[in-house]
This record gives sequence, C-alpha cells and structure tokens, in this order.
Amino acid sequence: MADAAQPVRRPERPLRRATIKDVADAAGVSRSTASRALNGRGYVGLGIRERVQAAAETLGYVPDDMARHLKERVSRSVGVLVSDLRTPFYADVAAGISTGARRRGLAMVLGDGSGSAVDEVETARRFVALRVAGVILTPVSAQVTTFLARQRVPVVEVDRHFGGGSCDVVVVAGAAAAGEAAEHLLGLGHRRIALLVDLAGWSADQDREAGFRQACATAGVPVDDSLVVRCGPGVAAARDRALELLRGPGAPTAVLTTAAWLAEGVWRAATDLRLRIPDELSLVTFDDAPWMSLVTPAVTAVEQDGVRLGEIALERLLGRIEAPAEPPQTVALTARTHHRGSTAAPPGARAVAGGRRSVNAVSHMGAHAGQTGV
Amino acid sequence: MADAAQPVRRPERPLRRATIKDVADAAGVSRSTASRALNGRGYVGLGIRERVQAAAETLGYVPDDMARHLKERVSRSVGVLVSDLRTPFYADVAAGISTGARRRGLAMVLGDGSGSAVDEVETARRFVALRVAGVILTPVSAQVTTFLARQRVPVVEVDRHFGGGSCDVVVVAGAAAAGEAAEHLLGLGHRRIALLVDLAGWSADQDREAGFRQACATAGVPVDDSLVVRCGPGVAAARDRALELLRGPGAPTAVLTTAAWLAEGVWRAATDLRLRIPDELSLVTFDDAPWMSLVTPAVTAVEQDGVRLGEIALERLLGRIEAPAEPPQTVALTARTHHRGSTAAPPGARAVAGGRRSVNAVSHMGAHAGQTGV
DNA sequence: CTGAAAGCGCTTACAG
DNA sequence: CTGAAAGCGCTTACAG
Repeated sequence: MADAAQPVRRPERPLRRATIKDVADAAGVSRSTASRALNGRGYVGLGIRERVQAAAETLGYVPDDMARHLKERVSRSVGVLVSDLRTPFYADVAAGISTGARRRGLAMVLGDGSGSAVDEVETARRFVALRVAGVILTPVSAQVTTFLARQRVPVVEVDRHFGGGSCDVVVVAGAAAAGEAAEHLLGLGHRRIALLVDLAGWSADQDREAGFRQACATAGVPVDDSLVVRCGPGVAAARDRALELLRGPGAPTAVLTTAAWLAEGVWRAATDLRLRIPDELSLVTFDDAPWMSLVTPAVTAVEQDGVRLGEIALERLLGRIEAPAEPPQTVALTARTHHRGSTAAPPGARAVAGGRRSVNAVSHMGAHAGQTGV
Repeated sequence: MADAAQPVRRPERPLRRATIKDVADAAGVSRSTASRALNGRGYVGLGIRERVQAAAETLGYVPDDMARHLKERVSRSVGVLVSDLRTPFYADVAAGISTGARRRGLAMVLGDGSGSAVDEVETARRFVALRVAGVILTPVSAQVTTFLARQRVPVVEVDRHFGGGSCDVVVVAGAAAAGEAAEHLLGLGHRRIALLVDLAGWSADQDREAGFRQACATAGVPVDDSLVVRCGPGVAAARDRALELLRGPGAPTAVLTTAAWLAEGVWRAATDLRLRIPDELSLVTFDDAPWMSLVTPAVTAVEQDGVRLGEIALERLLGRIEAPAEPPQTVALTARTHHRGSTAAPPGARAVAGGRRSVNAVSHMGAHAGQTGV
C-alpha cells in the first residue's frame, strides 16, 4: 500500500526521448500548436512560440526526421557511394560533397564499394530504404545506376560514367589534359611514350587514352600499342608492370600515367632500376598527390580537384532534384597541370633526333610544340 | 462518357514508390501477411511467401526504413563525425567503419567537421534527428560528446578523447610509441631532439609529449622546452615553424613529429635549407603516409592504422549498444614503427659525444639504448 | 494461418 | 489563433 501511494519517480533524464507531445504538454498547448511554433509555419499566438521553444530546449527535444519525412514525403539526406575511401581522390570527392551538404543542412549517407557490382547495388538499396533525395556515385558498373533509375532516384555519376548519357555526369576533361601532356612530351622530343592506365577500363581512362592517341596522331607519331599498358589493381601490380616495361628492349623514354598509384608504381620501378628521372625517363601523371611535390625531382602532374568535383556533383544533384525532367547534363572540369621537374628531353636526344630536331629547337618550342608538327 | 469508360492507364513505372500495400494487393493478401512473408517473422501459408516475394520483386519494392524504424524503434544506421576527410588518417578511420558497417547491414551517416565546435554539435544534432544507433567521432571539443550523452546516444571517441572517461575511447598507444622513438634517437646519440606537435593540443599529442618527456627523463637528458613546438594548422605553418627552428642557433639534431603534415613541413624546411637527412638532421614521425616511403631517404614513421582504428571503434560502439550500462572502456592499439633511412647519429657525434659516448658504442646499443642510462 | 486495428512521431488541412 | 483528426508506411499483438 505504501508503495502504491508513492509517486512514481520520474527519472531526471527519461530513457525515452522527448517527443513533440512532451514538448506540447510542457508548454501547455496541443501538438499541432507545438509543431507550428517550432517550425515557424502557420499562425501561433503571441508568446506561445517562446514558451514552446523553451520547453523544447529544456527537454532537449530533437524532432524525429524519420517521422517528419514519413509525413512530409521529403528527404533531407543524400547517398554517396565511392569506390574506396582510402584513395585520396575519392576521399576528396566525399569531402567536397560533405561540405556542400553540411551547408545545406543535408545529411550524407556514405558507402564505399567493395569493388563488386553486387555489393554496390546492395548499398544502393540501403540508400533507397533510407529514402535519400538522390545519389552521387563513382560507378563500377552500369547496374547501380540502372537500379537507382528504376527506383526513380536522381543519380549523378562522378569521375566516370556508365549510364550512357542517361544520367548527369561530372568528370574531369581528361582527353584534353592527356593530349596536352602528350604534346608536352612530344615537344621535348620523346617518340616512345608509354601510357599506363587502370586495368579496370573506366571511361575516364578511355577518354585519356583517346586524348593521348589523338595528340600523337596530330604530331604524326605512331603509337606503339605495346607501350599502352593496362595494369592494376594496386601499387605492387603497377610496379611490376612498370619494371617489365622499363627493363625491356623497346623501353619508353617517357611515361604518362592516369592515376597516382600508377605513377607510384613507375616511380618505385625507376628507383629499383636506378633509372634517373628526368634524365633517363620522363614522367607525367594524372592525379596530383602530396608525395609528388616532395620527391626529387618533383613529378609533373595533372591535378584532378576531387573536392571541387564533389561540390559540383552535389550542385548538379540538387539541380536534378529540382528539375527531374530536364535532359541529362555532362559537366567537364578543366584540369590544371602542375609542371615540375620530372620531364626532360629523352636521353641521347641530340643523336637520336637526327634530321628531325635539335635539342635546342625542342626546348624553345615549349609545352605545345607537338602541335606545330601538324 | 467515352472518356469515363476508358480504363485508367496505369503508368508502367508509377511515380509513387511501391508500398507494402501495393505488394499486398498484387499478391492478393493483406498488408499484415505481406509484411510477415517479407521479413520472415510469424506464420505464413504455404506458397504465400513466394507469391508475395515475387510481387515485391516485380514492383521493385524496397521497404521504407523510416517507417519501419518509426514502428520498431530501432535504428540501422550509425553516425560518424571526423575532423577532415581530406586527411588520409581520418579517411582511413571512416573507411574502416564503413567496411564494418556494410558487413553488418548498417548505413553510415558521415559528417566532416568544419573544425568549429558549434558546427560539430549541429552535425551531431542531425545524427540525433536521424535517430542513429550511435556515433563515432574524432572530437574537437567536449561539447559534442556531452550533447550526445544527454541525448542518450552511445558515443565512441577515436584517436583522442575529451569525455574524461565518460565514454568509450579507441586510440593508438601514443605514449609508448613516442617513448620508443625518443629512445631510438637518444640511442643514436642525439641530445637536442625537437618535438613538433599540433597546436590544437589533442589528448593524443599530450600523450605523445608525455611519452617523449618520460623517455628523455629516463635517459637523463633534460628537455629544452624551446624545442617543444606547437604548430599548425597546415603544412605551410609547419614549414615556417620548422624553418625558424632549424635555422636558429640552438637548432636540434633530430625532430620527432606527431602527424604526417608536420613531418611534411619539416621535410620541406629541410629541403629549403639544404639540410641533408639523415646526416645533418634525423627525422621520425607519427602517422605513416605514402610519401614517406617514396622520398630519399625514406622516413622512419610510426604507423597509425586508421582503418583498424575505425573497425575497432565500430565494434566498441556495437558492444556499447548491447550493454549500455557497462563502465566505459578505453582501447589502446599498439603502434607499429617502420624503421627507414631518416635517422642517424648526430653530425659531429664523435667530437660532441666527448666523454659520454663514442659513436660506435651508441650504434651498438640499438634502439633501446636510452634505457640503459637509468 | 490470416487480416483488422492500433500505433510509432510528426505535420497539415480543416473546423471551430 | 488553436486543437482534433487524419494519415505518411510499416509491424505486431490479437481476435478470428
């Protein structure tokens, strides 16, 4: 009996999280009024707003987005799916999206791929279950984009594309940058230039290869297909392939790589072979990484601004959400090249150049010399 | 009239996403039965399950997690808040959490701090609004943890701690590693060893400083406080401070840094000053980065396995969610040091060592020589 | 074994 | 200006 008479002790911090009903009760109003007072829509009596806000504050009330979303049918989150967060480029993309999302009060749900297409779709399914407003991804196959399209979820593909023009795409203008890199090397007098691309065969690498070949064709220099090598994944694999390449009889005098890890493989291989850069081997790469400006000589690199790519992708996604019916857009960012010390005329250029060109002539022609050969 | 007689054309892909009611209707059962058939709980008639699943498949049905969560009162997502995704260490932590989360079917909601405590709390509030099951963070202040604790959200602090033992913590055993690094340098004969730490003053850096001082004390070598320098944020700031330090009259013969970007600053400063490493300056750092094994000489570094840290943090969080009342735990990972070429005896060691020690004696004593001085 | 009903937390017409 | 009611999509006792 005594027990029954005791008032139930309300724990100071209830295990149950405060709901709008708690806030309404504390403020002495209805749930409707509390809701209106809190989110500022609709009329609310003088002084009521303050009272409700104070109650919310006291109770540490944080509205449940799930419930709100359920009612309002809108989402305040975006899904992001990148290949591998441990790769700085992808981390930068995620960082760019994150910054924009924070500014707009959006939550970012992030998944990183295991590389498998099936896992990607599984992650995308979680995004759909979470009812994200849209998805930004660096696709490893067409499957995710197709799945998401079927679910009517707006999609933006970053860095490479699989959708075949069926969704928005944000990339780096790789063909142009690869062309300029090739022209630079051709201008220095290189005739045997190797191109190392990711075995995965992303569209980004296809673009760059096309730009490379175009520049060579324009300069009238035939491309030796044995010098276009696909390798990966991972630095170790790249190093092995580079070792084969550089040690062979028809070794190139210059290498262009399409990713930082490919350049790292070449760098390590060159170190292994005691090949001096740039005297014996010139190196240019896509994807500027911190180490490239720390080593000696520093490596000439095409910067791909992942952060900017992410920011733009988010803008595109938001634009798409606003206007779902508009035709898909492809945004191509111009890449910036950091010219550093890893390129020079090929060894024995004076002799090899023969009737074509003297070393001095070459050096006067500058980065775009290759084009004068048209 | 004719119009009214026309059957309404159902769009092939309705704009409205399929709900469980659509699935139930298509399968000719009630919503309750459809729900049971789909999630495997409760009885369901023979053949019914298959029929419902087929209907779900056809309609591309993906259950709404928000609604499910609202009803079940459970969350299938975790919040992660790191300082800056562009810093490889934090990206690694996020990657480790992501991998574990994917395996467990959890979504990861990721925010990266703007560095400001206020923004951090704002992001944490979004996590609470999303009703995440728990939060893992690299805190910049005690505020977030306090806020989250008040909201009864389980928290794990990674890399550093502010909670004062009020929440779970997963860190690298920094004091021990710093002590070993100091012993290594002392063993080589260095007496003027600088310590560069992050100006931010994280607990991680405090630990390392303590380990460093302890090792020096044990070896009977007084620490010159002007050699303990706090700098940041950013490589440029670190480089400037390193320049001052290395150019001064009482310049150190060795430097220990607590982060990759600090080491980068020192490396650049040394390059600026044409200081030869390791002959004129020894360098040891925390936070192994790719460039450290690419430069010449390669840099001796204490590896902090961010990925592993993330994996363990997630495990701890899940453990905490299971057992909310258990006392908080601190997990300290032993750090692994990669000994490379950036350390050597100090310049003029033979002369300077004087009555104390000969260079040869030192080199025979190995990495732990410092301790023999006790 | 199945389905009608209740309810998770919220917001929004709508009636007063 | 306010509050009762409906309803977002889902699941789970519970009655049949």
